Amino acid sequence: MDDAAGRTRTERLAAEIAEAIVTGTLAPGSRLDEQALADQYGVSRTPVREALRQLGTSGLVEVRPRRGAVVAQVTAAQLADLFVAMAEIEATCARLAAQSMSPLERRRLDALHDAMGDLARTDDPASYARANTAFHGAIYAGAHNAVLSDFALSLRRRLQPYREAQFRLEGRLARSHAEHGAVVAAILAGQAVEAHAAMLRHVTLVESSVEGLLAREGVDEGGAARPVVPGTHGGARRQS
Amino acid sequence: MDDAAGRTRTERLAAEIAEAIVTGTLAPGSRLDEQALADQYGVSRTPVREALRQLGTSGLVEVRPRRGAVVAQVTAAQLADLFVAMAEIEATCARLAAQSMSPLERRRLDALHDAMGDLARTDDPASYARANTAFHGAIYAGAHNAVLSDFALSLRRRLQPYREAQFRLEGRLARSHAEHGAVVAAILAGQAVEAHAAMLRHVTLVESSVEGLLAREGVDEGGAARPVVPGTHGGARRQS
DNA sequence: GCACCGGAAATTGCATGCAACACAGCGAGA
DNA sequence: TCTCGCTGTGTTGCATGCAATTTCCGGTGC
Repeated sequence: MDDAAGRTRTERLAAEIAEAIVTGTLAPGSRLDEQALADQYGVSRTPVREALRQLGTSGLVEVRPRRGAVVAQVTAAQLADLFVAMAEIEATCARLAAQSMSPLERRRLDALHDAMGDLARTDDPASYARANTAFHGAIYAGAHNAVLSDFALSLRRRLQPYREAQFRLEGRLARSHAEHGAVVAAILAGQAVEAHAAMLRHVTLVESSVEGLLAREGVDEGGAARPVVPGTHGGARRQS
Repeated sequence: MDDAAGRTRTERLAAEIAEAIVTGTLAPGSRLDEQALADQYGVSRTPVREALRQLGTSGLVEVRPRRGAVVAQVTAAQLADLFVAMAEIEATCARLAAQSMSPLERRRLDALHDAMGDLARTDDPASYARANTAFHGAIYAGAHNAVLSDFALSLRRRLQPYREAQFRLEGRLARSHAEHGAVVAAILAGQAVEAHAAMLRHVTLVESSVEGLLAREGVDEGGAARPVVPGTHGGARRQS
C-alpha cells in the first residue's frame, strides 16, 4: 500500500481527493476540512492545503478565501456548459484527427471500435465504459495537440460522475456504438467536416441522455442555482 | 500600495508572479527559487509555494517534484499546439456567438469593432491591443459558455508574451481589423459556419505572423526541444 | 417574535523549523 | 586522464505553532 513511487504527498493527496470526488465518495457541496483530511490521510495540513489549491485551479473543488474549500457544486446551468464545451472540444479533436491521424493510429482506432462492437452486443456496461474512455482518448491523441487533449481529458474527468450511469440505460450501448461508427468512418476517410458533425451529434446525444437521467432523478432543470447531484455510485461514505 | 482588498497573500502572489511571467519580466526557463521570491515579496515560503502550485496547474510555471519550479519553457512544438488550440477554441466561440448572442451584445460588438477601426487608422498599437483583448473577450462572452470562455482566456494569457510584438508589424493593425470585420459580419448575420471559418482564419494569420517574428529573431523552428524565447518587452530585470 | 450585536470557538492563513533529497565539488582508483 | 563514489551545501517537502478572520451562539433591544 506504501507506493510512494517518488511522488510527493501533495501529488498523491491531490490524486486521491480527485478520485474520491470523481467516484462520488465525496459528494458535491461537502465541506473539505483541512484538519479532517489531514487526519484521514495521516499527514499534516500543509500538503492538504496545497492539494486543495491544485484541485481548485482544475475546477474540481471551490476554494473560498478564508472560508474553506468545498467540492465544486455543479448547477444545471454549469453542467450544461460543461457538456457543450465537451462536445465542442471533442468534435474539434475529431476534425483534427480526421486530418492528421497516422495510418497506424487509424488502424488502431478501427480495431478498438470493432472490439467495442462485441462488448455492446454482449451488453457489458463496465467493460464498454472502460473501452469508451480508451476510444475517446485515442481520438484526443489523434488530434496531435497536447493542449486540446489535456483539456478534453480534464473535462471528461469533471463530467465523469454525471455520465457513468447512462451506460446502464437500455440499448444505450448499441446506440453509442452506432454513433461511434459514424465518427470512425469519417475519421478513417479523412472527412474532417463529417467527423466534427458526427462527434458533436454523439456527445450531444450523451448529454441529452444524461439530462434525461437527471430529470428522472428529480432534478429541477429550470432552476438556476440549485446544485445537481450525480447519481449515487456505491456507498457515499462520509467522514464523521 | 497596500491594496490587500480582502484577497490572501497567496492570491496576490499568484497574480503578481503571473503578471511578471506574462509581461516577460520573468523569462521562460528562469528558476523560481521559493526563498528568493519570499524575500522579494516580503512573505514566507508558504504562500509562495501555494502560488507556484496554482500557477503550475494553469500551465504558466513548471513544477518538478523536489527539483524546484521554473517559468514554463515553451518549445516551438508546444507553441504551435497552443496557437492551434487557441484558434480552434476562438473559432468555436465565434460559432456559438453567432448562434446565441443577444441583440444588445451584437450591437456592442459592432460598436467595439467600429471604434477599433479608428485606432487602426491612427496606428495606435497599444490602444489597439487593449481594444483587441476586449473584442475577443466580447466574443468569448457571447458564446454564453463559462467553460469555453475561461479556457479561451487562460490560453490567451499563456500566449500573451508571444503575441504582443506582432501588433508593431507594419500594416498588421489594418489587416487585423479587416479580418475582424469578416468575423463581425458573420456573427451579426447569425452565420455560424462563416463565423467559425473567419475566426479560424484570423487567429491562424496571427499565428503565422508571430512565427514570422520568431523566425526573424533566430528561433530554429524545426528544432523540437529548443525553447522559444518571447520578444523582450522592456527591461527584463533579474533578482540578484 | 425578529433583528441586531458582542463574545467564544473553530478554522483558515501564514511563519518558522527540521528532515530528506538533489546537485556540485573533490578525491581515490582504474 | 577518466570514471566512480563520497561528502557538503543548498533547496524542497512537510510538520508544527500562532495570529487573524469567520462563524456560531446567546443575549438584548425593538
